[in-house]
Amino acid sequence: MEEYEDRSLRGKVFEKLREDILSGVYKEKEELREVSVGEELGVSRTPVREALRKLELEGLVRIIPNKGAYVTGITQEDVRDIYKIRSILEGLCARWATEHITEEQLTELEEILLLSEFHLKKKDACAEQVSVLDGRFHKVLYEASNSRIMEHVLSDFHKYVKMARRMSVGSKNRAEKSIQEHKEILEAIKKKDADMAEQLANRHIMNVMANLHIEE
Amino acid sequence: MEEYEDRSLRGKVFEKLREDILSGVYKEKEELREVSVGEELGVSRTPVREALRKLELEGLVRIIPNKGAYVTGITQEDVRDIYKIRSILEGLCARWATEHITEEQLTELEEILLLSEFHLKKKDACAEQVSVLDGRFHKVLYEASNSRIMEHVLSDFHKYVKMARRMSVGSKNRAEKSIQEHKEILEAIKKKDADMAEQLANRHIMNVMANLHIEE
DNA sequence: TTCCGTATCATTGTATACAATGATACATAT
DNA sequence: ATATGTATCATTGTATACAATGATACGGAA
Repeated sequence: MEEYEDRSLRGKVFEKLREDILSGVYKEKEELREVSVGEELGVSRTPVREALRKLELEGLVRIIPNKGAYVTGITQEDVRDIYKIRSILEGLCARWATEHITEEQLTELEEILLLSEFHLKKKDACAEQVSVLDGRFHKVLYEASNSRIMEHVLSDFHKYVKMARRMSVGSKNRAEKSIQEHKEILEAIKKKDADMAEQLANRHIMNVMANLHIEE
Repeated sequence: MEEYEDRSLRGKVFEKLREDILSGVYKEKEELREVSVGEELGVSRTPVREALRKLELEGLVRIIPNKGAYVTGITQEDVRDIYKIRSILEGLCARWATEHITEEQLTELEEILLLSEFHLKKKDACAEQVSVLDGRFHKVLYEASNSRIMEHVLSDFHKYVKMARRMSVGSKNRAEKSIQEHKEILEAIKKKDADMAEQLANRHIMNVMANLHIEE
């Protein structure tokens, strides 16, 4: 059963490598040789190369042509900046969403909130579920913005942020407040109050950041 | 001399493909087969694959696993959204730059402005030169923000924007105003007036967009 | 000893070979 | 006629072979 476990990475080298870099398996400045990484993951150079090239585009790896690939990593300052930028963009996104959201999307958001509260109230391990629902809430907002670009940029940021969150404490207290904030954003959108929606979404992300205990 | 011209694309497949997509050589929804594209550019599948994977990350190509790569292209709406988002981020960037800029960078900006005015006043073809200097001005601002993330995001947007600009008229009139706006931004930064710098940079990008004759 | 040139090697860049997957067309059964 | 199963093929996914490049170590000359 474990016999072909190493094969499970086929097609997922990129994701695996990114996770390893963000979680610190590979240290800053470390050189990533195509062969050794390939052996590590049980694949040949080709998939590794593709992954490294993509990671370069994401800024996690620096590639010097004909020389090598080096881990860039992501610093505390990076995370802070990502949140600052993201808070502004989530605000703009909420504004656009207010202007373009469909009935279906409104219903979806309400469903997500309903489920969130349900899982929050449950005694047993809800952290994962709540986190997934949080992601879905934001994803629907991105789509509702009706902007391929906005969706793309924010989704990118979200990926980093998910990693950063793993390290942080997903305090139940914060989760409750977060859902409350989501509800308020949705209310503003339903009232077609774009200014309010923008401001609430903006502050929401700043609050999330504050909870990570990152210096302003 | 032209004998090895086809070889000139080695190592630049990614850039070439992006340019071809953005300039319309490959039409929306068109399937990009690795072999045919490779033959077109005189390279094998491997570099083409890498390029396609990277273009997917940039959102210019949609890859369906085990099926194919399809041109996504960039619409008028995308360009409009990019400018809107960029204007906000350039504003924030100018704010951060006000707080972190070094003496060397200030000097560099002044030099760029000096050169810009010089080339603008010259009779003969200055469009290219002025455009390059415009790019350098913004690049220095990105660096001055002291944020790897900000630099990364704005540089990405800038790439798209450069393409969009090619299609637009680089009117001499606009170039003059643009340089004037740059000067005002620099003045605000020198006075350490972050609010003013942010507002000016924000409006500057909106003005650039307006000049492209794109609907709000 | 120090500097420089050269040979060797490790690593990346590219091409090609092979495997896996999905699409298509055709034959057959109902 | 339609639906379904199967064979074939085109295309992608992966591995490997070969080419080009840069780093290193060694040896000889000043």
